Amino acid sequence: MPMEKYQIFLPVSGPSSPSVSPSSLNMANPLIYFHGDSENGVKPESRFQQLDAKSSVSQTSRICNGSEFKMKPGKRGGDSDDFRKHRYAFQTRSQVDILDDGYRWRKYGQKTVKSSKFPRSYYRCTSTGCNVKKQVQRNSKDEGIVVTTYEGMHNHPTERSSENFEDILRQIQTYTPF
DNA sequence: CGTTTTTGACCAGCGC
DNA sequence: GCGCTGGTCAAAAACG
Repeated sequence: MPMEKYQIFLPVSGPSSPSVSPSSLNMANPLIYFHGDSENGVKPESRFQQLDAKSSVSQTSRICNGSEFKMKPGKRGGDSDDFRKHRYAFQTRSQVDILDDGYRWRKYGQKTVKSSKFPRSYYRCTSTGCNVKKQVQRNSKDEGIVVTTYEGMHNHPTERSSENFEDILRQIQTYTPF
């Protein structure tokens, strides 16, 4: 709970991912847009390999070029966002699973996935009308690595100042080879 | 007492 | 069609 230091380990690399579906990875380099505050709009975009385990794309959406997502209309929960979503992922080396990125998240699920011996946690942004989700899962091969996958775009400003996340973004852009 | 977490159930997509 | 896997719901517990 005290402020931790996060060290960006790597952008998520596709080929080294354990299970990737070759059919959905036809696009080589999807564009992932980073966003900081809602005021300044998007950060300079960074290109990452999509975190694209076949399991993660199976549900309601299919990856198209430019990280465009298609949503399924009839869902039981009723909150159906049929706007295109953005998804990006990065890995951090941290001892805690929960990174303070300036937003408030409500945990709504946890599942054990087959690819990893550590469970995967599902979070949703608590702000009303903002349906940004994220998944947090720990790498089974290296316990110190936490894989965080964001999905969606915030349409509201951060509640707290997030110096940590700014640092994270800076480091990501520094380490990005593109 | 309001908010968040926990946890099993439920549901949908995919492969067989 | 059936079973497996992963994502979400929701009720109760836990938390501050």
